[in-house]
Amino acid sequence: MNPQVTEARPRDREATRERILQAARTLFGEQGYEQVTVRMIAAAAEANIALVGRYFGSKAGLFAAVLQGEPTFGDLFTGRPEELPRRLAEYAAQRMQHPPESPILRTLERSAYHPEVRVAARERLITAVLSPLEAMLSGPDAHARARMAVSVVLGIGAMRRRVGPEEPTPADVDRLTAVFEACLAG
Amino acid sequence: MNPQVTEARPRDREATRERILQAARTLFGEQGYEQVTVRMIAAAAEANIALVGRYFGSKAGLFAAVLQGEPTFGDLFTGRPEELPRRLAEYAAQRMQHPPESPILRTLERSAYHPEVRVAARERLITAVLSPLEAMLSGPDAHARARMAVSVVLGIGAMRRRVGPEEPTPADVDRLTAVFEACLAG
DNA sequence: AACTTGAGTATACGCATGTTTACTAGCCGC
DNA sequence: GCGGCTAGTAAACATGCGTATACTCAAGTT
Repeated sequence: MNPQVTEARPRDREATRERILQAARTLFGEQGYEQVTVRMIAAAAEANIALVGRYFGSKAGLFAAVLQGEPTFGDLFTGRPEELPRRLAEYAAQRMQHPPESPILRTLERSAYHPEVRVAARERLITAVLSPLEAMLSGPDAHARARMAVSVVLGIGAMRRRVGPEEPTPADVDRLTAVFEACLAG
Repeated sequence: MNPQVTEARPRDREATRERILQAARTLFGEQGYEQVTVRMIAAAAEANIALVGRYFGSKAGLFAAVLQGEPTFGDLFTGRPEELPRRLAEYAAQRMQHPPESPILRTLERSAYHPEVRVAARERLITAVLSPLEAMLSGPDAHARARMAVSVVLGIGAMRRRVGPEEPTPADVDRLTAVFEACLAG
């Protein structure tokens, strides 16, 4: 009814850029790269489509910018190594029921088949997850052990997405703890 | 040079249908649902594009037909239950390096986000993998234990696809055996 | 107040997709 | 031998995508 509901937004390049970035972060995290269109992002950011191209060059460039802005999981890989399996188990148990809060992990959980996205996601998974974990491990085969533990985390998320969420029980957490101990055992 | 290299193929509805189905099986398995176009399938089957629609209704219908024709993994879930962790470990170890031979598993490994495909893939994963495994397990929490073991298998494949293949070592197989024992422990 | 800059806009381009339509021609029963 | 069923074909359709273009107009400076 009101012909001018939306008041005019002040012109602010940086703020608009940030709105686009934030909208992309949310949508990519919720739906994955391929499923999200530039038009969807622009609509969510209440910005014009062309601005996506203007500020980020391309959809892939926008995705890369989203990845770059994401925090790492430092807290997961700090603390005493003996507690690591339990922490990973609690984290993975959450993944049985809910997607990660972090959009980047949500996106990495999914398969992104566009070549540019693949390499960016791969790079991110290695530097932000695999390498920190590997650095925590002592003993032989640190690389293989880290890889296996992260595989389990990925697998839990894959199962949730494919079959459906499941509320983790205390027994699940115990089992997962044993699983990660088996993964990480030197 | 030769203007008529390809000799005329006899007109055979069933054979053509089967060629399309086989081409779809291979391509879907290799590249996943979204990445494969009906034109690619038709070209691989040396059939006309329109026949895909004619014989299977739609791309999703073709995919469903592929799923239906796939064999189950009966051999993986038979035999003595005590040997199950080792068998699963050997299977998962193969998955570290190579995609599954079975196109259906290759497809299920990937995320298929088209709604029709999702439900078909989910159904298949439950009836052909989760339920048979669950039926093999005695003791409490059979459902959760089966789910966790399959999650690990999925995760191994997800890691290979994301980061790259890795040749499994004997130590990896041992570790995986311990992991599946932890998953399946009643 | 006039000018310049650039943020924001509307629109269309080129392309690839799944799907459908009208048509052609080979095979089988009579 | 021929007529009708139908497998197979060629071409287009409608749509949605990422991207690019030409333009408008608000704001800061002189």
